[in-house]
Amino acid sequence: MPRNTLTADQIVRAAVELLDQDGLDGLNMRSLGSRLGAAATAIYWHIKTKDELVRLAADAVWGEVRLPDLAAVDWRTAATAMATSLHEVLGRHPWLSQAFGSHLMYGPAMARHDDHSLAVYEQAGFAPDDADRAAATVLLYVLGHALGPAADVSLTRRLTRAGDDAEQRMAEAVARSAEIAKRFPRLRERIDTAAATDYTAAPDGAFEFGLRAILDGLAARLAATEGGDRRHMIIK
Amino acid sequence: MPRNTLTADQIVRAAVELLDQDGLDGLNMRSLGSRLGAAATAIYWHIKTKDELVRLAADAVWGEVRLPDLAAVDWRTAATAMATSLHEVLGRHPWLSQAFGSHLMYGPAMARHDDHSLAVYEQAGFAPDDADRAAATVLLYVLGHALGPAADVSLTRRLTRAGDDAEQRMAEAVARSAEIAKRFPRLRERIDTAAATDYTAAPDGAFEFGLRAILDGLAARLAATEGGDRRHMIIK
DNA sequence: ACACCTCTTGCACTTAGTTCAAGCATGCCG
DNA sequence: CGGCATGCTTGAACTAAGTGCAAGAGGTGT
Repeated sequence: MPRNTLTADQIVRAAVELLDQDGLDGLNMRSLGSRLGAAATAIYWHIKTKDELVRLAADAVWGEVRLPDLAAVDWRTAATAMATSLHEVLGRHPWLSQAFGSHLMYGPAMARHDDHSLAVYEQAGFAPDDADRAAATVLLYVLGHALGPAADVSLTRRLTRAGDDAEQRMAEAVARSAEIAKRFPRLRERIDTAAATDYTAAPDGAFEFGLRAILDGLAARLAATEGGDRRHMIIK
Repeated sequence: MPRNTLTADQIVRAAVELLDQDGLDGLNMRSLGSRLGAAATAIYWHIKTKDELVRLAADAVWGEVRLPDLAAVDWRTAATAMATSLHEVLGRHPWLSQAFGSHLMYGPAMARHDDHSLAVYEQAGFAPDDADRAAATVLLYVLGHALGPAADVSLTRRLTRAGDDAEQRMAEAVARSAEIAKRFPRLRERIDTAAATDYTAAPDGAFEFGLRAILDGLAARLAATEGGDRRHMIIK
């Protein structure tokens, strides 16, 4: 093998960096190539298409999600840990939620995550069918929560590039935010909160609120099923 | 004004049809033009960019969501109705969840939806801050739920087009599904369920399960707040 | 040294968003 | 009624980006 050869791993890592910077639609083979010090088309020796690259990058990033030791903690702690970890990962890689909506990747890391998640809710006492649904509910909520920040990255990039004078474009981006803020104060505030949060540091209040509510609801359903058929009974 | 002139409305309607067929990345100005019996570039007289077109189309579709009469029903019924209606709309227009993750549209219809949604949770008795979070929780869950079907449309289109022989491509798409099914049975099943469901007809079990759980959780939080500080207390 | 395998490269083709200058239609003004 | 301004349409053309291809280059085993 020649000395300085690309590897699929290297390519995927570089792709993740580009995706983090510019969002899903900011990734392109030519700039990826130049970041690797290679021609764009060299990539195609290692990876069939851009779609596959995105799937590989997505799975690499799924692998960053921490999987709690199910023997050591109760199901609710485990569920919270998984959801929170995924939320953090999505904060670092907002494009992942976009990719889920256009590439549906099923790499090994995601499969492992899925298995683990299912195990959590089975351990909690859900019937297999309901465990699956419970897992999906939490997963899809967390993914949905990341859509806002993802859009922010994408939009900012589209507004920023193109014009030679990046400054003017940036000014436009700011203006856009301002105008939106005036017309839809609440909505804008919500998205700003999500976008501006440093996910690795302070927790996101809105995210936690929703997650707790969902887990409360699942717990209630569980209790109802175990205790007979008292659905929807919740302490006044 | 000349007789046979395009209107922005007409363009947006045609765009929605194309988006429904081919997903967010299936929309292109040339085919949109030919569907309108006009040159692709004629569109630019009425609409500044493709991004704006997507935002207009998205808002047009938000407008299809039914807003219940808040005076007539209790908050939970209203919340369920709104979420279910949005879910149906997303079933008809799966690209909307993708667009939310890359275009963040704030049209009047969405603003109206947002206001209405907030009113529901305020009426329920949430403090303004929590009402906002509750609304966001439900909204983002519903959006997340639509990501799977959206990806299905996008992927199928990318696999289908390109080759002149659409049949062979279609065969590949089927093969892809088969392989996925073998490797990740549960996940595949989940997505198939979501994708294959006729949203206008039978309700989607997984979706309802999650929605009920979330509303249960919100109700519990509400009860706890009203009744003092008995958080997380749920009937055994 | 030679052949061979493994990558890498530049060129070129294609799709798609968008710009521009020119054209055509309609209605208004003189 | 003729001409002109205005409003919309068009086709050509530029650019970005995904990707196929044939030629080349570096390293290895014979």
